[in-house]
Amino acid sequence: METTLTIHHWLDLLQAAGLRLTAPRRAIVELLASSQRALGPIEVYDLGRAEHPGLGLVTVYRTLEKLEELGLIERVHLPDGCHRYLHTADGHQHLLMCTSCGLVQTFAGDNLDLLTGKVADDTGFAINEHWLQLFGTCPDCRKPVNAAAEA
Amino acid sequence: METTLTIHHWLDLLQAAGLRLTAPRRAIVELLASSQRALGPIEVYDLGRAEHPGLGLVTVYRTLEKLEELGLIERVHLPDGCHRYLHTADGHQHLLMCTSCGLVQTFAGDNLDLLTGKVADDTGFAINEHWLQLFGTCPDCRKPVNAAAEA
DNA sequence: CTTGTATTGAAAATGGTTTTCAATTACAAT
DNA sequence: ATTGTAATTGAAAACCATTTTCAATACAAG
Repeated sequence: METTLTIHHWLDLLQAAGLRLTAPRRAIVELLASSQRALGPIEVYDLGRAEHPGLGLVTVYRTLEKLEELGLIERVHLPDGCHRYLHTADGHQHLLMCTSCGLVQTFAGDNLDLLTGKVADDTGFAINEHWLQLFGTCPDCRKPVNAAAEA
Repeated sequence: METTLTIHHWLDLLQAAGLRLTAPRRAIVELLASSQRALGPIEVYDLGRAEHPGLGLVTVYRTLEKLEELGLIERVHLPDGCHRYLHTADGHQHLLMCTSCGLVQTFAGDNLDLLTGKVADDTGFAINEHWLQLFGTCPDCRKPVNAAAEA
């Protein structure tokens, strides 16, 4: 399990950035560094309170902001307009996310640099970001639906 | 200019759906059917008031909802979490959007059906939506920046 | 023209996010 | 270990986008 390593690494980076190591931050870092799901602020808040009962939602927002600035987590967008946070993958990855539970898998897709370059040439746009994301329902979240359909 | 045709088409569809043709709706339809930019609710509101001064923001939201239900416009998401509305393209198109002014261009990219099918097989996800979007700054919006850089 | 219902806009409510602020806490310097 | 100080915290208030409520209005059928 490399999760513990990741957590320590994140805590080190927080300290290196001049931030203090506090109980609320530890709780939030533990959650996000180890989760395979993209979590929304409220989820982080609820889950975090299990670890650190006094945790405030305001602190969640502030910590998410810091972690995002440090590049440790990134915002992922959902079709309904909500967004959640996910520990940043190594390099740029394309995402497949379960719209029900937030489970995320990365996949190797086409390299978009060629396409991006061509589109930039064709249009005169300065392109600085791209999304290739798939959305669906993960196997676990499909089960209840299947079970209900069988009833 | 096929814009006028589009507007009439949209108004016909609204009527066919049992909705009444009102001045506020006309104003909003005229805007969205003819704009090459993705517009946010406030933009629709401001621009719409030029046409129909009494227009209320509530009506904008309600009309956007109706037009989206009818499939005439679609929501496009931006990196910062905002979203705007754009008249739906024929078939599924990949988008290139200017994050500054909302100008949208579609481009022919890879057909994602193959990739989607493969990822679905590999992961067991039921995939029901995908995004391939590029973001950047359009030529017009780049000009002021260039000019400022030269000064 | 009259009538019934969809639609409208203002105001209030809502939900997510940010700001304010006094109290607390981490951590460096003693 | 103790202290000083600035960062951090959580509660409450503020904020902004969006939704709901509701009485007044306007479309469209008869």
